[in-house]
Amino acid sequence: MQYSDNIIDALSIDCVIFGFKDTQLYVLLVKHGIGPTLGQWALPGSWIRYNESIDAAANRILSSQTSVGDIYLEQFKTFGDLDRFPARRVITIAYYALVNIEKFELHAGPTEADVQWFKVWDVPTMPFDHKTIFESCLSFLKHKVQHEPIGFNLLPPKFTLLQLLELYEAILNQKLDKSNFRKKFLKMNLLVDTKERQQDVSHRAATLYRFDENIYNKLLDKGFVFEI
Amino acid sequence: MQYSDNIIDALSIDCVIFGFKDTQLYVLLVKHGIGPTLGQWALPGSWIRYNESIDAAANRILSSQTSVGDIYLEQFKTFGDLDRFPARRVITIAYYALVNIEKFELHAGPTEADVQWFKVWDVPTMPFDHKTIFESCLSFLKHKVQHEPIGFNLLPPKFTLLQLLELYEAILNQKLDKSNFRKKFLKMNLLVDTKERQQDVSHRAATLYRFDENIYNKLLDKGFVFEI
DNA sequence: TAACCTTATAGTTTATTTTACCACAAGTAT
DNA sequence: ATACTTGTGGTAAAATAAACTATAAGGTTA
Repeated sequence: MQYSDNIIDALSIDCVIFGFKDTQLYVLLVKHGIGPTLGQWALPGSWIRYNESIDAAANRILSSQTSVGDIYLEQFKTFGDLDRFPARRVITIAYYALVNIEKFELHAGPTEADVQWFKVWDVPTMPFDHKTIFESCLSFLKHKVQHEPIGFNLLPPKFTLLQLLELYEAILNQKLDKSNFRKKFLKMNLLVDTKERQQDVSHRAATLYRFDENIYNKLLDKGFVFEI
Repeated sequence: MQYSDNIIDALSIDCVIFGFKDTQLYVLLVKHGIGPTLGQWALPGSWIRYNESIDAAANRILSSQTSVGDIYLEQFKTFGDLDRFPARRVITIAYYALVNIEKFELHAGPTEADVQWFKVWDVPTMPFDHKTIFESCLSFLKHKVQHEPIGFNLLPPKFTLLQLLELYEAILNQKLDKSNFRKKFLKMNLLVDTKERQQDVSHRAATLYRFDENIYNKLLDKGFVFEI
């Protein structure tokens, strides 16, 4: 075993970390600083240790790229084709994270040369099956945001309805009607009016809203189903 | 390594195999014939071999319980809590299958004492985290059948609209309006009228329909989205 | 300061879909 | 022949979604 003795050498974790800024959806990639894939951009990943759950392992990887905790992170899919990893048989469990890009301070880990955000429609070639994992994850996200209120994790805690609209447009890759989008969201009673306004904008300031997990859970109990 | 040398000993596969018959949804369980869990009912599972992909491994497990091929099988989720397996650290990849219960000839594998269908609302206690996996899978299926036309895999190739209705009622665990259900499905143009009728029923015979994968794919290309 | 941007926000109107029923058809059983 | 069961087509009302219009609320600029 070439890396460490207390890892499961047939199993790794890879993370697709999404961020959003100015109408653009981004994914975080790391540039490998050692090994045969040196210099290549890839999904952040690592081995799973014997004494940590797979969720814990995914969280550890996320923490190693940033200083912010409490991030939306969920398992996505496991990839286990025979030839996906060249050196030996390795199966990888893919996770995806949704982060507020503003609060996300990047720092490369010890084996990484660089960390950078890439627009999701313009990612570089990646080693192994990372491109497959990423694309599969992006289409998964596209589906997911329409059925569960998770998009907020990509925005600041307080956001405007236009930001939310632009987020959905970025993920779904299509234009949406502003007025109808507002109505649909407000009608759900999922968003809380913070009574605050946008600052420093050169036009009429919009109301800031926030998403409240508790309200969502109460709605769920009443049989509410989130749909966009 | 206690079982074999050419397996990955930290990784297993478990299958949740669903079947449907007479308004009831079933799950297939095996009774362990050896080892510390002897006599207990559990999800069919096995180790992954070094020279097979995880999809191939799942198919192998499925084949070992039956003689029918070409079965709907999909990866569902990976479970990797620290204490999920008592003897040592084992992470399991859960798959789920949808089968036509009529064509499914059961036979217990070499290490199994028995194989049996259980009603999903009445499953026995199971070892490890199999109950968690099963319940998580059932709610996943509930969600999935509403967004993808996969339910047909649980029915015979030719089926009536009432059978389809009852299937959905069983999975969603709720009553549906017969007339509206018919209309919704027929309007999709997803079902092909076989021009055949039910045989040997003591009432007006219903039309038999079949699901055509090719038609579905063509509809998909045109932007069709399956929704129940 | 008034005209003019830009974005926010509140309708309105029309089309479409869903829901809750109803009525009759087509068979079998008595 | 009549009753009973399930199949099948339809309608009317209600709810939703889509397309579009109008006006408000700022800041910017001539």
